[in-house]
Amino acid sequence: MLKRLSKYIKKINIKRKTTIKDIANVLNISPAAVSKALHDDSRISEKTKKAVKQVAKNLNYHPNHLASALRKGKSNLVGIIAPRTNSHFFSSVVQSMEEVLNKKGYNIIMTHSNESYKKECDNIDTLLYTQVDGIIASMANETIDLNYYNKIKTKGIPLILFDRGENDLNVDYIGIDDYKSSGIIVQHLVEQGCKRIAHIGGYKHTRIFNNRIRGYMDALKTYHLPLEPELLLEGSLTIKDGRAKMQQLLELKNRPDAIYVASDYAALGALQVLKENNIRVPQDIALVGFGNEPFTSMVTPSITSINQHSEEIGKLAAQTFLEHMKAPVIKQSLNKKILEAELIVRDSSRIKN
Amino acid sequence: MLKRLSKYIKKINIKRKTTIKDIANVLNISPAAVSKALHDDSRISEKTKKAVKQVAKNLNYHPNHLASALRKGKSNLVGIIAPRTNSHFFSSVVQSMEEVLNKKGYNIIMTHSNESYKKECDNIDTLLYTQVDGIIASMANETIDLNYYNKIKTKGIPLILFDRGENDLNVDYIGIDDYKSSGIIVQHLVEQGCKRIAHIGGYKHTRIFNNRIRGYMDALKTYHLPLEPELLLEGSLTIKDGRAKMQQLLELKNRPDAIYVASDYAALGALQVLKENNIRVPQDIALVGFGNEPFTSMVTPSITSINQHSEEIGKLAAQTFLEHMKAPVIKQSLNKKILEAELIVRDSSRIKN
DNA sequence: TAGTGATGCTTAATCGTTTAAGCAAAACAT
DNA sequence: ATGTTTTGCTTAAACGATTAAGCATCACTA
Repeated sequence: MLKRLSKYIKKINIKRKTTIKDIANVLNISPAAVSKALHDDSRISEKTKKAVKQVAKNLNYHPNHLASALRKGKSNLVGIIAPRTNSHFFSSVVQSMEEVLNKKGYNIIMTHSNESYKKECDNIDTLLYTQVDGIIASMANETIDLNYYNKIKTKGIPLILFDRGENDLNVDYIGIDDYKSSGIIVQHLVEQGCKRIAHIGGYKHTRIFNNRIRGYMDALKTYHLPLEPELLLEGSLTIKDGRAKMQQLLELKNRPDAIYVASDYAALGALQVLKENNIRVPQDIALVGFGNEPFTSMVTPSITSINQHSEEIGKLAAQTFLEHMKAPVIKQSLNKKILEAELIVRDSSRIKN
Repeated sequence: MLKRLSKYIKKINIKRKTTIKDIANVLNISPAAVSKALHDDSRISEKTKKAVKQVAKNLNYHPNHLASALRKGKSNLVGIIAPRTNSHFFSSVVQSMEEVLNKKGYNIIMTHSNESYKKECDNIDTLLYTQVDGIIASMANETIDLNYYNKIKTKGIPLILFDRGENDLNVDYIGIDDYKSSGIIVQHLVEQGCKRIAHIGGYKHTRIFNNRIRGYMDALKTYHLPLEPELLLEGSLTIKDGRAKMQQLLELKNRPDAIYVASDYAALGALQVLKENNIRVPQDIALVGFGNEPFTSMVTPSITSINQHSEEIGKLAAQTFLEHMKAPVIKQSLNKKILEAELIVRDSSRIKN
């Protein structure tokens, strides 16, 4: 009874999708011929190809991606791991990756770690489970243990890192020149007449933040400015952290006259505190952020920041992946592409003479 | 020659992943038994199950998702289409969907239409190609033609809309009560003493914006306020559009004393123009936005806005999808879930008495 | 006119997993 | 002791596409 019912239900529900077999039946040729015709195989006559394509259209045929992926051992999916999606930088990077990859027939599976190492590991498992052909990732701030990323490499699929990468991991990397960016910022502040430049930075164990710190310190030396420990702070660079670090700096006997913050979010927090304390920006203290998030131009005063060329980073990362797909054999030379960043000067550091 | 080389290369490269067949060989049982053991089939002895799972672990076995999806006709993937990813609302909705769906073994494929109808169609094709089990979508502003969405329905997979949905399309929908939200806003402004309330709204053909407009108009009637055509403007609700519409309102002989903007982004643009014209907010003109984007609390003055319960929307949409998966037979009753929104009062409309 | 090559298909195996159907052997009932 | 059920597996056929190998047929060459 129940069995018969379930069979009946099946019969109702199953609008069988058309397969190459259906097309083959219509034209009285083999499924193999259909498959080849659809892929423009040279061993199929033009006449047959046309007929096949016409019938395919008529029957509303759509290839079953799962079947071909299984057979070919290739899913045409690319996994992406980003720390956050709500940051303009990351969503812009991803958008430009998508454009490049879609053109080449790849689709994207997006995941975000939300800056958590555990979530990052979950994401990697998910992506490997889904049989992606490769992974493009930017690491969470707290990620130090790289075992999980090695898991990707042992699977034999390409891994490309962007922005937040580790040099220990022997993989391709795309990012901007953080060291140099710090130099540009310090130079700009010096030109505005600043003499005591503080830095609210990220944690040293993340390479990009370490590079920004090194760049800051070396630039201070270049301009013979004081490099005082109390002016160099490390933190998580959230808005909240920016507020806390700014409070800390304001409590100093000898206050800085400029602050370079390694993230726009923390810079915003710092700006809030400055305004709450009626400190004029930039006249009393100049402020520079990092990342060129859209809100930097929305707040008052608008915040000077570093443009990270997100579109370019996304494009290059996607292209690097595509190169891997072309040459499946292990390539010796690694791609480490470092772009030059650009300073966008706004009101928060434009000191009128 | 070339052939032998290619075979050689294959031999080098192929680290064959372990399959159930490998496990079967080790234990001298059939692959079918292994499959059942891994799925805790009742017809397999506990002893065998344990052995299978142990060997699976030892051989680092990971099920091939493509194969099982093909066989079962189910990919365990859910497609998501959002107009934008850089808005806090959408990324928050998606994040909460992901949480619910991951728990039930589903993975997400994210796409964004970037408010373009063409891109939206592409996304639908992509998702159908990837054999997703269902689609959860929010429509682009410019989407009017619904043929592409019908394509999803004819495929026989569930479609759930959120936030931006059309009632013509006979599908499940999750959103907030836009009509009522307008009422709450107008009431709040009246309580602050405002007498001429303008509305910078979205295009009427998008249902949610139409509802906000209707709510605005009906609320004005309720409070016996003037409903003047020059105070009701339609637009794309970008920052730029907000600026333009604000300029337009300032040129009126009889200026409004409050502005309700149907999007935080446009509200921000309006705020910029107000500040540029040295108009005090809220004393001269009060301002209310919509969406509770994080920047509303960051700018000066902070902007009063409507919280759309993004987490709840995401959760409900995901749960609705899961219900479809449980009961594959056509359900009669549609789920239309309308949540109540919440007004977050901030400085831009807090008029000191 | 036999031999060679190109052309245009077909056959059948394969990717890894699931599942309906079947079949021994053990367990239990009568 | 015989029949029935349950247990615990195996067999084999799918899912839909791809592809190596094979086989006619025809054209052309020497």
